[in-house]
Amino acid sequence: MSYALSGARPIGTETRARVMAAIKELGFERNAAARSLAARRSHVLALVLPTVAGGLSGTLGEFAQAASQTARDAGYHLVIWPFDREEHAEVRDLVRQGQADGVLVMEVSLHDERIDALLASQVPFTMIGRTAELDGRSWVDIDFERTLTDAVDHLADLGHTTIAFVNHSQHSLDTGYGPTVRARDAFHAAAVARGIHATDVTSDESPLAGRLTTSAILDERPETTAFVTMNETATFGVTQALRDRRLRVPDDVSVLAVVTSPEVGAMYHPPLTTMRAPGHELGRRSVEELLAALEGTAPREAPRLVTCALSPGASTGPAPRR
Amino acid sequence: MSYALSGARPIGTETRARVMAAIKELGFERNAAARSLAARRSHVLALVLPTVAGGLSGTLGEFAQAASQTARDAGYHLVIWPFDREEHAEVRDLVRQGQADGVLVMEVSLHDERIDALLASQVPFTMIGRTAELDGRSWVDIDFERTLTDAVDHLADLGHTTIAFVNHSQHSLDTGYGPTVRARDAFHAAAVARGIHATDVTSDESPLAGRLTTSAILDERPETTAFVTMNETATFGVTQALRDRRLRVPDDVSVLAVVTSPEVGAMYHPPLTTMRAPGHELGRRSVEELLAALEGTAPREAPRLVTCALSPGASTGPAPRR
DNA sequence: GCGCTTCGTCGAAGCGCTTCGATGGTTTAG
DNA sequence: CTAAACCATCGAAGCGCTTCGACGAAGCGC
Repeated sequence: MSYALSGARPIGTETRARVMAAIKELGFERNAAARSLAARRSHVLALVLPTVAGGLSGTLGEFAQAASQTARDAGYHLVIWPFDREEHAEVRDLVRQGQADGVLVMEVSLHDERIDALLASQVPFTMIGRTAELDGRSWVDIDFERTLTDAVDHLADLGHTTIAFVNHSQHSLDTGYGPTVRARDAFHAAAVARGIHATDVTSDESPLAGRLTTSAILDERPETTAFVTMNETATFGVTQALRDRRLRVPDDVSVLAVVTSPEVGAMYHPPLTTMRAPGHELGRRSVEELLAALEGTAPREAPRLVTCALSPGASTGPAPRR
Repeated sequence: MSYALSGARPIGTETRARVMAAIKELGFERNAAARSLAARRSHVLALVLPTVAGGLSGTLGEFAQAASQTARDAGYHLVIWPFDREEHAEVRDLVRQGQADGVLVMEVSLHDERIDALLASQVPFTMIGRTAELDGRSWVDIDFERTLTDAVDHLADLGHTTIAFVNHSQHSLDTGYGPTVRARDAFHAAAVARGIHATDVTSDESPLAGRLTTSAILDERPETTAFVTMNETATFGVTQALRDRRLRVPDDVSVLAVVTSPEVGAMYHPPLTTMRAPGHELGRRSVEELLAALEGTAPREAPRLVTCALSPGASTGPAPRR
């Protein structure tokens, strides 16, 4: 019977039809536990992410959607399994106990204990993001270098010469959160390449922090005419600070929000120009990577770095003449 | 051995200690599939929600967090299982195949096919929200009646006499989405009770829709001095429309966002006064309900309706003197 | 026509647990 | 002092599948 469904061995066409008919008639359902036990495979992929509590951005939704679909097409279930960052052991045990066959790990930092635990136990996993060390690790990530370069180019092309970058929190920088570190470095490299006066600051993930930070930048460098932000929550504060000072967007100051979703950009007035986080692509690719590792098939060579595309809004424009 | 872990039968203290030691030494892990097969119980609760794609609000994060913790304390895993709304059969089969023991269903509408499918298959479930019919169904929900009453009272106490309510989309109303229907009715009842001039409108979930809607209200009823909103995304448009008309918040117009999170309120300037969605409480209660159904224990009498508490911001104030 | 491979089917052996009945040692009540 | 009651442990029977080996029935070339 098993063969009729899986096709692992040749089966007579008529026999298969009879099996199918019987299944339908009796309302038969294959028992997942028995299946997993006998086949040593749960057909479950766990998407673990620390503390869903922060709220899942639109990007995560897109990601999950695409990942789920990709998994389903391959005969797997994708489930989102909430874990705190400290629960390395629990994440690892998911697979060791056979609850899941492999793990997608989000919010990876450059040195991530969860990854160490997974490696030590030989648990199949794929990182969304990258640790500093990459040997023997499967991953996909946003191309921050490219994204920040494109962002700076976009603004430089518009004539801006002094650009500020509002990054994630100082804490994320200190703890080696990949995106924060990579974006900062890429921003500076791009600024140098274009001869831009660059300022970069970190900001906590709150509108208030973004407002204060922005205000401080404007005090210190009043010649700043463009902001690149990579901090959805703080961006709300950035625009508030500009409004406080009667600076018009985009006439006086341009704002470009990177690694975010246009939906968030639409919450502003005028709608923000953004560089959209490629949630969909990332979700699909990450599952492909993981499945390749699971099924031992050679990971078909596909780019692991995905870029953010510019999504035009109305918040960037030519630098004002002074 | 099983008994040593589960305590289902008396076990010598010393024997248990020996078992534990051996387990630790050998790095033994109970196999989930075998466990499920033998015990006919997966110890998994599935939180199904349609199209995560919309992005998971902070409230959902809170909910998941609390639900996950409650489940864990009872020896269950809570997993988030993304499904489209149309996939009733798949949701049902999760339990029939033994992938999960029970289901938490979010975003329930008054007539929900998913619920019909679950009922027909005798699958244990708890609804977050309510169908029109409630017989033999386990549920928890936000107390929209109470919340809207409190909202209207809050504004009436401040002297407002003309209040507009910005609800979810017309589509959600037409398809019988419980919150939309209940909130509208409750708003009107509360307005009548306080002798308030009430307007209610629906708005698509977009800032632009919110802006246009608000603009229309102000054209039609310029004497409106307060807005109650229950549409996180559209609320962004509401404040934009007020700003367009040089109306100050809260001096000229008050805004009260209900069933939302203070974090979202903080994205505005001034920070919005909100009535916070009780995600945490809802998550805990819903798992309790489901477990009671699963384990056949009498559902300890606890309120199924949870209220939204007022979280003071700076967007509501006394009605302006005219 | 005979041995050869190929195809389709059947039967049976586990997968690693939980659970139940049986066993024997120990305590308590009559 | 004996019968009943209790406690702790052992052994074995599945749970419902997958997978493998074996077997008969065809198909092939010489």
